[in-house]
This record gives sequence, C-alpha cells and structure tokens, in this order.
Amino acid sequence: MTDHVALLKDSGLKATFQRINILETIEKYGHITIDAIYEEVSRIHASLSLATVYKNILLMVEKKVLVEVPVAGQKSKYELKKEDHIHLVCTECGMVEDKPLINSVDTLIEDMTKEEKFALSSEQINLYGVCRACQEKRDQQAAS
Amino acid sequence: MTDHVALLKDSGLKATFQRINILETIEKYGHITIDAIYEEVSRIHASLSLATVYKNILLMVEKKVLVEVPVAGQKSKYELKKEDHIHLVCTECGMVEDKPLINSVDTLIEDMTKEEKFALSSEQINLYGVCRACQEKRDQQAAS
DNA sequence: CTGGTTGCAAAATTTTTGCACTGGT
DNA sequence: ACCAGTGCAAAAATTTTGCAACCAG
Repeated sequence: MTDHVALLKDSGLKATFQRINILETIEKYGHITIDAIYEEVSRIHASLSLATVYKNILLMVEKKVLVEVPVAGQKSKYELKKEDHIHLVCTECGMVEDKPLINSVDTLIEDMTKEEKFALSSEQINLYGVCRACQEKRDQQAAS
Repeated sequence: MTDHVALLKDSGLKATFQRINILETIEKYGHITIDAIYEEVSRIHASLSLATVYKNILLMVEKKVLVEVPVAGQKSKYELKKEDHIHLVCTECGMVEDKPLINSVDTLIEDMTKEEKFALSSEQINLYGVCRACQEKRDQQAAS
C-alpha cells in the first residue's frame, strides 16, 4: 500500500484511482493549480471529470491532506500538507518553490537577498487562526 | 486636493469619482474584496458598474497603488500599498488585520502565541521576486 | 478637445450542483 | 451490498471584453 493510499484512508477517504493520481500529481509538481491537475491526470485517465478534481481538492483541504497556497496575481495552487516552510514566488514565470524554515524567518529573508539567487521584491506573511472576537463567541456557545 | 487624488495623479491615472471612492472604501475597511467594494461604492454612486471596479483594481495593482492580499479559503482582498506588515487572518469570520512589523517576523509570531489574543493555527509566507532562471533570461535579452 | 474612462451587455472563464451510475471496502 | 465517489451536463458565480457615450485635464 502506497503512502497516498494510507494518507487517504487515515483521513477517512476512499482510496480511489482519481484521488491517488491527484495526490501523485501534486507531489510530482510540488505546487499546482486545479486545472493543471486535471490536465495531467487526464492523460492517464481520460474520462476524469474536472468536477471530480474540484470536489476532491476541496475535500482534501478540509481533511487537511492538502493546503491551499494562494498567490497574488495567480490562481491558487495546492500542495501536500507538510512542515512549515516559505514559498518563493517568481513574478515572471509564476513558479513557486519551497524553502525550508531551518533557522528563523528573518535569517532566511536576509540570506535570500545576499545570495542573490532570487531577486526579492516583496513579501506577504499571513498568520491564520481564530481572532479574539470569534474565540469569545465560541466560549459563550460552549457555556450555554 | 486630497491624498487619493494626488496618489492617482502621481501614478498617471485620472482622478475620477469612481477611483477616488474605491480608494476611500479600501482605506475605510483596510482589506476588502472586489464585490464588497462594489456594494459599498454603489451606495453613493448607484450607476457604478462592477466592470469598472474590476478594471480599476487591476489597473491600480499594476500601478502599485494597491496590493492584492490573497487569502486561503477566501476571495482575494485589496489594500492600499504601505510599508511591510503581517496579516492576521481569522479562519472563522474571515477578518484580516494588519500587524506592524516592528521587530522581527519571528518575535511577532512568538508574541502572538504568548499573548493569546489570537489563536494561531498556521502561517503562510510568500516571498515575491524574480527567480534565477528568469533573471538569466532577462540578461540574455539585454545582451542581444 | 481628446484620449482615457465609464457603463452596459455579452462573452468567456471558473466553480458549484444535482443526479444517475459506478466502484471501494 | 452499501454508500461514498464519479461523471456528466446544466446552473451559478466570477471575471473579461468590446464599444458607444462621457468627462477630467
């Protein structure tokens, strides 16, 4: 049993041919849009429906198997869930590359500009969580 | 002449009633989606066209007056261009809040979890720039 | 004046939905 | 065999486009 099959089963999802191939394609490319997944998987499974890809991506994001990577000026891409890392986004070709978060965020950003492998122009940092107001709303509901 | 009029003119754009009101709405809300801008500005200018909002947002992003803030699980929001900062995104209500980048990124993330005002669940860091391959492509074209 | 901008309507694109059929477990 | 999952086609939602009328500079 492959990793992907196990991953799906652990998340309470059936290991269908479509899902396994969607996961393999995402792993192969690292970050990929929904329509690109459709094109790629269609090659080996011509009857695949785009609606199936949509439904599965949504579901797998919900189940935390996948993570949506929203990118300014591009359609969202999807990646397998993994440890925290940084995305380098090329504003010319659209490429997204992972950069492991070995040291601190700040160190990485500095390194980036020094090494000059990547001509940095801007950064976007999003922290996701539950805001104070929504936490209080939760507590009230729990108490009632 | 208001700030917004100056901002538009400096960017080579005509200061139309529509554009000024779009900018005012964005400033008022901080971060807002295109359809929400349309709703808001329509109140004082009923004949506004949604297409005009789309065209202007696109144009103003291109002219670097606005910045697109892509958010996982939501439609992109737009903000006025300003100094670097972090976005706190509430996964319950969708709210986006700015957090100034006074110290380091790492310090801020730590503070966030300690203060517990915001229940952090995940982070997304995108660095935008030009990748090595695209830089070389540029250099070649410059040389020829 | 006049070229950039708007509003409208239509087109294109993207995403969602309902439902009969299929396939994993 | 059961029910989650698929594929299809249609609907809904979102974004883009072309063009005549308009208005800021």
